[in-house]
Amino acid sequence: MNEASKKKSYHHGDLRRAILDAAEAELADRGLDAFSLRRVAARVGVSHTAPSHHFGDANGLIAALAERGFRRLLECMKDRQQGAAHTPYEQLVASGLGYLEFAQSHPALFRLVFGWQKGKTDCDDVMVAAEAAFMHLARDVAALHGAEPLVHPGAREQVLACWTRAHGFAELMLAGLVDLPNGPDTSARDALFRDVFAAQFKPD
Amino acid sequence: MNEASKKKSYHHGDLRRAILDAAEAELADRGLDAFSLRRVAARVGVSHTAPSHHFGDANGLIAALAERGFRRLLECMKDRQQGAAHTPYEQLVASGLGYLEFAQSHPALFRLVFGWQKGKTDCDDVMVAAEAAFMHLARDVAALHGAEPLVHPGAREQVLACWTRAHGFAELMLAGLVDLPNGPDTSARDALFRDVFAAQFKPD
DNA sequence: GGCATATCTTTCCAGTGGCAAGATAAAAGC
DNA sequence: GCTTTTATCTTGCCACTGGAAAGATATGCC
Repeated sequence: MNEASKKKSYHHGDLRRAILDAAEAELADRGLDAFSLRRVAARVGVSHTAPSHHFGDANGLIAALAERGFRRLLECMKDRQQGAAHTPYEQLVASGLGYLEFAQSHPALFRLVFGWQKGKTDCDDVMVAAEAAFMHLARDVAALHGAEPLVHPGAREQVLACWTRAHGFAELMLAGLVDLPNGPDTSARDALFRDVFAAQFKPD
Repeated sequence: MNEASKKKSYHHGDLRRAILDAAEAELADRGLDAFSLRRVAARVGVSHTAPSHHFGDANGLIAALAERGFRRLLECMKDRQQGAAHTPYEQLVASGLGYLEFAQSHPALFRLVFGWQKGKTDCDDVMVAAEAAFMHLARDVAALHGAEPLVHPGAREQVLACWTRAHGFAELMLAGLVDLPNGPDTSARDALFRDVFAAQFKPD
């Protein structure tokens, strides 16, 4: 199916991907609240019930977006790590910074990914993608300890500690509760995250 | 206006509060996605446009719920602190545990509170309530250092470090990404949070 | 060619939030 | 007391939403 025949053809040929792309764009443009199946379908130039065949219902489309979002999140983390020093700690911090970068450049998608309620539809694919992101973090933490991921005592707590810090920072940032200069310069954000990540509280 | 005449009376008398209560109950029952002005109004036994006079539009009602949510969150933190040891660190941890307790017992309200986008409507009241919760945390952190809140160097980072940990934990927990036994027993959750909160990563 | 299947459209429906106009009660002026 | 103003709530309408049902069209298989 070539480009020219797309509009004439009754069958789209790659509608699933086209709808996912349109949904992601629509999400970025108008946010999750204003998200509408009909708008997405119109964007592709297709009837509003066309998506149902590929995604079941609206929840199915959301779930597919969530799965995609998890994968993009993982990519963001990896990208940031490539430009970072190759020490275990710097790699771990870079993961967190990639996490923030994803949240800030795709806020609506980020919220969809984690706002998505487990148990609504079949979430197997989503959970697989989530697990992949989790395991990536687990490996980073393990590298810091020079141990196998998730086997040495306290590993789970360490991974969660890392994840919760990055995630909490990202959420509060998106909620507008972290005072940061808004603009293309993200150095203040990154510096603040480094401090917040490393901060510790001594028990009395 | 007594209880008996409520149904007969054309004017409700305390509709604003009644709608807020109904909205909160509806939120807890059916979640944010299925939230509907008409359902809330029906719950109170009033026409679906009645709320608009008190809250402007649906966003106004959401904002009012968010403000209430912030106050409830603060109450949860304070409640938990009352039952905790009166050392600065234990008080700080108790704040975090109260945070988790609120998130878990009012998941939809918790998400609404932080999912609520700054800038949609006039958010002054909401931001005041948010600030109050933030300042509470700031005082707890300051007590740990024996210093004035938000003046000693690094105070902002310390407060944020505390907040992001509690918030990140809460969000991941609600997303079903933290493996915890589900049931009335919250001791596992609390213990895990203690470890996660105290965990530290040493730079190389 | 002919049949089965996958894909997409059309047509309907109940439900949603907001607007405008009207109804009713309470308060204020005299 | 009586009228007028104001606050509060209702009714009726509108455009929009997601889903179900049934029909149309293309594709693949024989």
